[in-house]
Amino acid sequence: MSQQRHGSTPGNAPGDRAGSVTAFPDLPEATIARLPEYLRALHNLGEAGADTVSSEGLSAAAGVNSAKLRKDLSHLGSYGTRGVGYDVALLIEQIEYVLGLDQRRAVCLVGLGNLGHALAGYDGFASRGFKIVALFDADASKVGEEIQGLIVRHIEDLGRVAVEENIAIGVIATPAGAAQAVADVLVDAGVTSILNFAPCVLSVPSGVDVRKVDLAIELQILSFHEHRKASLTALPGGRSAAAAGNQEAVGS
Amino acid sequence: MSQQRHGSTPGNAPGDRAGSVTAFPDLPEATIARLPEYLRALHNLGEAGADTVSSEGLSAAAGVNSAKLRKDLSHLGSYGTRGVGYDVALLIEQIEYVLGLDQRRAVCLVGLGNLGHALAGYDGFASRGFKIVALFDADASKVGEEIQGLIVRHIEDLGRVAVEENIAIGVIATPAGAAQAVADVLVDAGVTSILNFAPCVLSVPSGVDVRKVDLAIELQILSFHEHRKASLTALPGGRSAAAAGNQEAVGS
DNA sequence: AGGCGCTTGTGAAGGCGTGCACAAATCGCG
DNA sequence: CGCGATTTGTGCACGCCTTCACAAGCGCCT
Repeated sequence: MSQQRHGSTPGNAPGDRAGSVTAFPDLPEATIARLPEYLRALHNLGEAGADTVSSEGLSAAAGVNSAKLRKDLSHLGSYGTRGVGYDVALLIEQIEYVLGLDQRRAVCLVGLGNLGHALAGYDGFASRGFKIVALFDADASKVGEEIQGLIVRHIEDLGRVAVEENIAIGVIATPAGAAQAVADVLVDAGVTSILNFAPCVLSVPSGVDVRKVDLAIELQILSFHEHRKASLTALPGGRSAAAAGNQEAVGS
Repeated sequence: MSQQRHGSTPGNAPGDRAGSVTAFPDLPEATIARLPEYLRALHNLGEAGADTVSSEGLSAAAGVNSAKLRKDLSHLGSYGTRGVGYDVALLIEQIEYVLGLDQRRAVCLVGLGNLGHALAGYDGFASRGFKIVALFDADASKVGEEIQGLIVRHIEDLGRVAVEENIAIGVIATPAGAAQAVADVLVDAGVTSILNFAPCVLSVPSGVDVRKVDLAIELQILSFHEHRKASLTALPGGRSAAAAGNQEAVGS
């Protein structure tokens, strides 16, 4: 459902000299989307004192099928030991490397309405390796406000600051009407990844990744299932494991 | 638990679904996930004054392939006119019916930290047919606070209120440690759909739908693409991308 | 009335992802 | 030192989803 594709076409950029590091084996997108979940589960296990974990144990903690987990991990390489399981610390290190979490990436946040405020203070970002380094808003009454130790700047400084701070990821939490303009500025400033909370489609050049999170859409999907369940009134579910497995992160 | 009568609203929409309250022809999950996006695009088009729209136009507005859009809509029935396109108002009505948005569903929100505050005030919910009717938190210092016209109640009232208000959807915005307990209470109170913002896996009985939104995971996925893109370009510094990129070589 | 252009709806093909089932590999123990 | 218990890694089959390509249908214009 990713609206914008990045330039991952086989026909690669011409002029790749120097042997062109073939970076990663093409990890399936579905696998990539699950790696963060495995990582979280591994951290929990590690803090609980586990040195190793079996695919069965880890998959249960991450809420997925164990075969799927093994296949996912096999794409990263062989970091398990047959008969024993996976070394928790090693696997954490590997996944963090693949996800690029060993390099702290600067994140900026644009739009400090209700949602923006919450994102600015969201513990989950900092605790998992992301640091918001700048806040922007178009509303003059918000500029200058201090949130979580950062001063809100005017959006017209966005381009300059993004370049200065070498910001790689931009988070858009503005109203839909402003989102495309913000995205354009971000792209001009060299930002190549955008997390968009505004309910609209963003148009960006190839090579820029956009992920969209629309909270209302999530509710609407649940609403559908409510509707469906209500119209079935008296039928047993019959998808217990499937229901649990349905807990998927947004995007897909 | 007296379920809300599903009686289709008067002014029934065309099509012969009126006869029996048929469950829907199994809509593919992927289609369901896109319907809200189509709906949003249709509303925009309608406000812009369009009466009809072609699959090409609508798919562009929704950011998807036009063939995919046509197939998705064909699953709902034939509501387009060849040579002309789709009637905007009719299609809006159809999709809202399928998603069950014609019935206002009561939503409760548990956990009023940063994120919970933002969700309580999020315009996107109300504007798209969802009404938050109750707020809960375990922190006594938050109980009694008024947010967006609602008083925060103590979580121990959750079960009772959820039944009283006939709440169908629960939103969990608590820390991970509390999420499972909250989910259990919600399920006991008859809630059959949960939107979980806590970074953890929820275990629920079959028949209950859980959707998970993890904001940090979205960033991690973007981080991966950043990492990949960075390793495809000229490498600054001596990062040993080659060794790390080749899994088999890393072993031992 | 008839033809022409436009658009929908869909059959078919291909790709991707999932899950089963099992061989290969490792450890612990007698 | 060999054997059994355990667990990984993966070949394979199946089903879902996407995409192409095109026939069928509709309105408009002459």
